[in-house]
Amino acid sequence: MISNILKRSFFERDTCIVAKELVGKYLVRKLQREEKILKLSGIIVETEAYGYIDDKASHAFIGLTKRNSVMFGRGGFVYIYFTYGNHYCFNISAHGPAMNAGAILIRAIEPVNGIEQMKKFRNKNELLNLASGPGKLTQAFSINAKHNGNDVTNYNSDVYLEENQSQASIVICTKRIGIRKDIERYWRFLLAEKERNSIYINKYVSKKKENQDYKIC
DNA sequence: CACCCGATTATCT
DNA sequence: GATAATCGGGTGT
Repeated sequence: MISNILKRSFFERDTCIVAKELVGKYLVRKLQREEKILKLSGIIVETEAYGYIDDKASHAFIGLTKRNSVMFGRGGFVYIYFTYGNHYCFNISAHGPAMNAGAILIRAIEPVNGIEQMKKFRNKNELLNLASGPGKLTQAFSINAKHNGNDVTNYNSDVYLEENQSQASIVICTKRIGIRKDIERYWRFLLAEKERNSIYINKYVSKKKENQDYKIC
């Protein structure tokens, strides 16, 4: 079988382009489970782009530190950080050659495979509440600090991304949420469907109210 | 569904 | 010592 894993070149482009194009792709998490490989997977339905010195909301804004170092490396590596004393957030480094740092926050996933295991990790049963938020999806997919620095373009990795063959959807953008600075950029990307003159936002995204003010991109 | 609030700790100044 | 790219539970509409 020919692998359709996303390559390094996909991630070494403008951070916003990568954030938009990650919407609709498959995230795959390989787990060792009682001498078998269990694959958890789902469709990325929400992302946010974080830049460098021009983006006050980005961890990279202050320059290179121990925590944010992955954002300054090559594209396609996992950047994990721990926040609010409770949650891990899952990002992938991405930036073009002209920009020295950048990453995409994966904010929500529509679960596809391994749903029963996700329910156990989350200790929740509602499908809509399994991975519809950045802290929720790391829990559902059992992604944590040990994955920081992993290469998502390597098929042997615990975490990687795959092309989606049936991508007959559109992507919309809104302002980023959950931040205090640089709140005006439309750098949050959501999966949607267009039907006649109406647009329907994917129901596994993380909020409701913040999704009203959107643009088609 | 909207709004409010408390929990809890790694990271950086 | 302050802050935070969040979540879940509570209350009210």
